[in-house]
Amino acid sequence: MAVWPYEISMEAFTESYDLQGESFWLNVFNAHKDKMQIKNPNVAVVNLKKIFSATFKLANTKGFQAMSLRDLSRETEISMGGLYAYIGSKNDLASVIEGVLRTTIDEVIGSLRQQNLEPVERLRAIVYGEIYAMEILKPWYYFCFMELKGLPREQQEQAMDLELRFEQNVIDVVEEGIRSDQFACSSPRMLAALATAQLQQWHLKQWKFKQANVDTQQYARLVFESLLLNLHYQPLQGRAPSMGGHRLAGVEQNRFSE
Amino acid sequence: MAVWPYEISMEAFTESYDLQGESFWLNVFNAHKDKMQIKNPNVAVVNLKKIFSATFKLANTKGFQAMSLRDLSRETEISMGGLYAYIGSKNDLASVIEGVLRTTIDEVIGSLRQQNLEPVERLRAIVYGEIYAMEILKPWYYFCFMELKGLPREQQEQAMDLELRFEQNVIDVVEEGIRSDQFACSSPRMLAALATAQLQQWHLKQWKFKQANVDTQQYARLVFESLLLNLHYQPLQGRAPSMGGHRLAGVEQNRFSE
DNA sequence: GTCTATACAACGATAGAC
DNA sequence: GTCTATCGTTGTATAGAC
Repeated sequence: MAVWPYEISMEAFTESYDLQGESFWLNVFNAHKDKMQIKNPNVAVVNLKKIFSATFKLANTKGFQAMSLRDLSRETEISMGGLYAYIGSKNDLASVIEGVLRTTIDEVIGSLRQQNLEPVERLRAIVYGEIYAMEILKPWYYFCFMELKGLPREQQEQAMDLELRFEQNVIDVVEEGIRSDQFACSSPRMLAALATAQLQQWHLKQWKFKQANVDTQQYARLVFESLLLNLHYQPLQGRAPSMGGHRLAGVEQNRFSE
Repeated sequence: MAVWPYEISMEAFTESYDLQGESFWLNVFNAHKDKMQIKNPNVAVVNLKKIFSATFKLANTKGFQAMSLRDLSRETEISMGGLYAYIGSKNDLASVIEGVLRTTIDEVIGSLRQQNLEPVERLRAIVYGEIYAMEILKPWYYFCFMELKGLPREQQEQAMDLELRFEQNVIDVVEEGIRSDQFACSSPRMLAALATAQLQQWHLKQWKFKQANVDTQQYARLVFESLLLNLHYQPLQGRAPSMGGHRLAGVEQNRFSE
């Protein structure tokens, strides 16, 4: 398996971004401590983890509206009264989840923008980065996708805005590649939308990829190489070619276990 | 605008399949008349239309679980008691919607299988057919996608099964094209999954395509031509080339209004 | 076939003891 | 900081008049 910059491993990504460690949960705590009565971070984080993961378990199988706080109380082993020391209300809980995820993604996306890479490699970083973030925060992504329409209008708009900003990142890279004659594409905007559809599939259709035995990195590569095809990518002369640069090479490298 | 078989219009599709006329609603009536107390089809169909479209309006904005039957009663202008002459229960209503859509899609998919066309044209018929069906039944598709996890496990499995059967159609065409040297693809299965992701986007992200001013046929063409690129499609010698057969031609023909 | 009136279970949320 | 007990509301569903 090739390594960065020709292939990006999940490990390389995990080292760069903390999306699951203690500092991540301290962020969650700080993000909405004004809505909680608990002041001790050490106590709070333990129960926040319980509450969030139980919410994902219940809401992502039966739906957030169908999940009652009594369900949540049972699953977390925290009493009804106890729960209300950590959440302002049931709707608040959903809002907080969306807010935390959006802030987190926003940071990842923003940092990917600043990387000073060739178009092809920046595109790769965007695609792989988004898939790896999705893999780590899968229940968060799925929850926000499915429950977005139950949230306040303002949050719905912010979420759509974030999605468009992600796509703008893709568009910018594509247009840079067009200027340097590596890419050709008549509608970068629609290509970005089509790619987003494929990326989101990673959390939307987990059953399908599990059944097909496709892992995270394989999926990222699939989407990325399909993107290069749509961009009619031709590597510049006089450089080491990237993987997937040649159409036939892309075909050969892309075999799965079926 | 080119016509069949080089391009398929929405009108051509609508003439072949009745997915919205009176006979469609009679099918809906027959499909679950055992759950209704109303025996007169003429009376029933009028109110069924009201109930279903109100359900889509409410459930597709706030969610099915968040929609109360009092909401539904207000929106349809049918009393609570009256509603129960048409539905067995609230959950029943969701189940019926899923069942009707699944049966309908199943018929469309089945009939597309039997068309005796060249691989490229059968692939085109599948892609355009699915998008056009989606356009007509958009609220149904969206409802079923978003509310599936609230339905009985058996229905969830049938829905996943239908999706895999659709993809199998794509896989079969692709493999036929590979045998006749028109296509090249290392994993037809994953390609079909990636294409499905893009197709479903048509009902999942309506706001995005409205914003980008992309219409139904344009979107179908986008997905189709991206598919041909991924298949490294080369038309056989000695025939009239299909649209999208040449890479550069595909690029040129694919401009949008932005 | 459609309505009004009502049953009663379950919900989110809070008060107050510990 | 966590619990139990309970409030008021809203939900689905039905009975019975018309």
